Amino acid sequence: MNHRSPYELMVAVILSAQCTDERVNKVIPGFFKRFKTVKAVASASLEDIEDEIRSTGFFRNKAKSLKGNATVLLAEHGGEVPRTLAELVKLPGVGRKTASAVLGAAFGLAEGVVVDTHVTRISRLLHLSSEKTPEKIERDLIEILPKKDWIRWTHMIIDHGRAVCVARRPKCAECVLSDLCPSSEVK
DNA sequence: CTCCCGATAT
DNA sequence: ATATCAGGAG
Repeated sequence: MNHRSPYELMVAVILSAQCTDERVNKVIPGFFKRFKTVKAVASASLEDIEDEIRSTGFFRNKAKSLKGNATVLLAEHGGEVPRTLAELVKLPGVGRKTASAVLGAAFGLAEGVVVDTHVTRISRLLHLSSEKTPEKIERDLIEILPKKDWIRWTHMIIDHGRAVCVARRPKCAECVLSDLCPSSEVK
């Protein structure tokens, strides 16, 4: 997920909910061409924001989130993206997963492990966790992984989940982890 | 727990 | 037709 600033990254991650980041990357350039600043997003109409992000799905919710997010950013953070999980989670449209992702990708900080759909699926396939909820899986991963590897590990697993260990039809024959994966279809 | 929701692979 | 995609809010 390419980004020129922490704010652009946060917008991209908010838009990426239940949507491929490939599609988000198609929407981001138009969005920031139309809305050049945080203030521009805060003062834009919901309809104008919706027009730019429609193809990412959940566009009404996301438009409200982005407008509210920009408004709070201006009112309480001087228009800058905050650098703690607690502050990020208070922003509209930002939950724990998005907050943790922004913290890691934008600032190189890790207060937790990002557990998204890919991390959930692959952690279970590798038997790193048998839990189902993101919160419980995160607890298991925090026990297993050295903190210094949290950000890099998550990036690698998510890339792996996008390209190789995909949900619909995992490409076990191409997987570098097939030897140590209990769920591998290849011996 | 349900709702939000378009695009794509199977 | 159905499953899935860097989830969050009510």
